Amino acid sequence: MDANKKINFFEQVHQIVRQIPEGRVTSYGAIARALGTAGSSRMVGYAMRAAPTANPPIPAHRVVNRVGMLSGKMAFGSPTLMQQLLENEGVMIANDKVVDFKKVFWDPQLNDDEQ
DNA sequence: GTGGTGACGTATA
DNA sequence: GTATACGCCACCA
Repeated sequence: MDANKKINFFEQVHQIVRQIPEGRVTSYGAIARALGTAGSSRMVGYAMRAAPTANPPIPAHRVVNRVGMLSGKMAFGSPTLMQQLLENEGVMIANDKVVDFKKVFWDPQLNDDEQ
């Protein structure tokens, strides 16, 4: 069924986000590239918006934009919830941005062993 | 079926 | 280096 393929897209994004290790974050573009939909980073963000509706819910707070800014913090119900969750995992946040984003960045295209 | 919107990213001026 | 424009394509009205 063609309709299944659309659902697969969301599932793919959810699967990758679920693979993000604790204390690590990734960017929408990186996920988009891992899915082969490079350039359509917006669709990744759209899929993340459905994160709380997914089952089981996915750690969408580990996904930030290219500059490490918590662009989707508003989607958590509280503009500080995303920051709190990240800080709880050891990720420091400053001015709604990830500190040492380069260090905590996790590439979905790499294997966990590589990390 | 059509139009508008959007948790972004890249290109160009 | 900063500012603005455009594209990407799935979802909602």
